Amino acid sequence: MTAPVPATTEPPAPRRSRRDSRRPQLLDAAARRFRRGGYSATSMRDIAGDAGMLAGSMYHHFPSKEDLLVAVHEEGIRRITKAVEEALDGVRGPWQRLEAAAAAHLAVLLDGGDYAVVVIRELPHESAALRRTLAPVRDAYEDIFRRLVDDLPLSAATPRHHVRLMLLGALNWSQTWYRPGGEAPEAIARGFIRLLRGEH
Amino acid sequence: MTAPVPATTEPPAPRRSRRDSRRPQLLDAAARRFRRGGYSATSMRDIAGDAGMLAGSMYHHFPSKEDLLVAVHEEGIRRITKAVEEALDGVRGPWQRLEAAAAAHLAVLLDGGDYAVVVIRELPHESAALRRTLAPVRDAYEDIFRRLVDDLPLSAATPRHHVRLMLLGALNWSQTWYRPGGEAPEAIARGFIRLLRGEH
DNA sequence: AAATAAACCAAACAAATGTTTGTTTGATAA
DNA sequence: TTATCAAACAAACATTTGTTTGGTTTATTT
Repeated sequence: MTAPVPATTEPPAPRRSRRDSRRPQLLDAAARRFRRGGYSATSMRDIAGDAGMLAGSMYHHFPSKEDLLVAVHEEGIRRITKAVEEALDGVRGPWQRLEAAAAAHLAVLLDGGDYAVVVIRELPHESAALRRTLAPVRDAYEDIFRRLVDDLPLSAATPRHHVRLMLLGALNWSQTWYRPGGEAPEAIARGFIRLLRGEH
Repeated sequence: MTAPVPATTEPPAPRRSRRDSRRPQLLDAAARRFRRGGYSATSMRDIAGDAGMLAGSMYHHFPSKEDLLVAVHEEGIRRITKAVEEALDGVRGPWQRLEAAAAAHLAVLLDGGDYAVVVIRELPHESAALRRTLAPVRDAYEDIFRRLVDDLPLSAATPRHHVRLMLLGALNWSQTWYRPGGEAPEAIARGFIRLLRGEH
């Protein structure tokens, strides 16, 4: 059980070449199932089957079903954060920046695959431990929008948190009514921002 | 299996006086559990236990778990519809009416018990049959807001569906961040409407 | 008081659940 | 070649799931 005596020369770069090569596949399958059926209604056999293996084999890649959800969450947050930050790059003007962020957020949420949807919809009321793990990551993401709203030229009487909550709520809720082929995410985001700016 | 021969005199008002007296209790328990844990993660034994009976005994009141969810949905829609219609009663002015409806919607959703939350959050992606049953009722409710938005004095260039989707999205999403003791539902609704009106 | 029927219990049912175990496979490294 | 090790299988594990069955209590009606 004790650690082996370290060699004088480095154990030179473990070099486990194709290690865990099917992990992305499993994660994809999990994200798809979690999105379509929800976490509780999805079984390990469902996911394993989609990835072409048996349920037990998954435990070589993930120690539990909860860990799968956590991994999907983290990947989802990673993707949506990256998309928003890239969309903000080089954009100037506070309203333009907010609109760019909103459009990117929507694009990932509506046309960007299953991960982001799971992040948004599957707030884990299941386990308190899970919530403690995931809440900070979500909060960090929402801080991006907090800053963007802070930079808006609003009258001092306008409560900024209303602006943020209203916009993010409208954006996040869109996955319940959006159907592919309808209005494009960018158009929806532009429309929402226009309403917020009071242009009507 | 054939229906009994109808008597010449009415089978005079079945008069089952206190029949199904514990149905409300069961429904309450189900709504609470569905809200807190979600439909799939809630077991029949959970609900039965909360109502002080065994799981099997529930089948004298509801033929299946799905029927329980349907019943909770219907009761939730009934309550929220009633609250909004009562709030609209006597209110004049298109913006005032929209704000009154939004405030009532929020009040039921945030402080009005478990039924409405289940209606809003637990869109049944589980069963297609379930969805067909519940979707029309939800649509009928949203029509109230559709009409209210149609009555607003907006420039012809303003897409009305953006207004409706943005407001309802913001309202419905509020249950994810609202904590009792914070800003009152009426204040939140007023703030959102003010933003929509462009007063800032 | 007798009869009827609703409400409930106690126990079981088959199926599905997340997870564990022991073993086999196939590629890589010594 | 031989040893190693990740990856997967096959099978079982103990629980939990929604639901059914048959009998017993309880309340209402005749």
